[in-house]
Amino acid sequence: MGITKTALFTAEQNQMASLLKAIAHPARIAIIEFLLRTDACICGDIVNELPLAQPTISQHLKELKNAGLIKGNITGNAVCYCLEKKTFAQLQNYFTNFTQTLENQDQCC
Amino acid sequence: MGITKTALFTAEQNQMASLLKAIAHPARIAIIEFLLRTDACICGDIVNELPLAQPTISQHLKELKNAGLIKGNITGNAVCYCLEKKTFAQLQNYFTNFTQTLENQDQCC
DNA sequence: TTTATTTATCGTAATATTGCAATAAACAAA
DNA sequence: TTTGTTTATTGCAATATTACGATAAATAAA
Repeated sequence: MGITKTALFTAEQNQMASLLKAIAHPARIAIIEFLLRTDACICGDIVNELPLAQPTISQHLKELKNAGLIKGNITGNAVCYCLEKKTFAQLQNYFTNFTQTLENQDQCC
Repeated sequence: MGITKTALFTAEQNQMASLLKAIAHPARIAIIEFLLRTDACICGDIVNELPLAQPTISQHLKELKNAGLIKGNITGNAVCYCLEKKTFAQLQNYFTNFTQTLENQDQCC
């Protein structure tokens, strides 16, 4: 169908799924990694950095923003984007919990 | 287009994108969380646990396996699935690196 | 062998995503 | 105001994903 049955799962599961889905694209990962290594918040430089058209990048930025992974700051006619610390902390916690639980698990395979 | 231009990004970015995409679905998150808390490796019990049809779950398990997130072990006519530790360690490292770098970053917003 | 049980695959309809040209909107500079 | 610069939105074609009925494949049990 192409439609995910969100009603069948917990709010936490749906929330984590859409958070991860927002990152799960090479262009959006490239944007995030760029924002991480530029330290200062770069805006339209992302368009120059990535080999995609400006509307495409604008769309990806919107998705990242909707997911709470980045935030934007309007300065004149430019927009300054940067990473949302809290959301990345949440992701780190999620996967840290996984590895810690897996540490002492009886696996069959 | 619906087609992601993988050729434009690094192998690492594409690999991380497909790994995250494999998790980024509530049903697959539910499967992973179930495998985490059952400790022992449950097989067809996943079908009973989740409110989805058996072919749908089989398809999700296949995606998780292809992504290297789980592995399966055939025992009689049943299959035993469990989580792949190394892949989750890789995910934890990825996000830990993010939060550590963000820790001392000059943000604009 | 026959019948049940368990899991995988195929086919397909419904829906979602991706990318971009065209264009709009918002502000800066002249 | 006019012109340039920067970012967002709209519309659409191409492709991908999701869910499941039907069915197959593989083994277990009777």
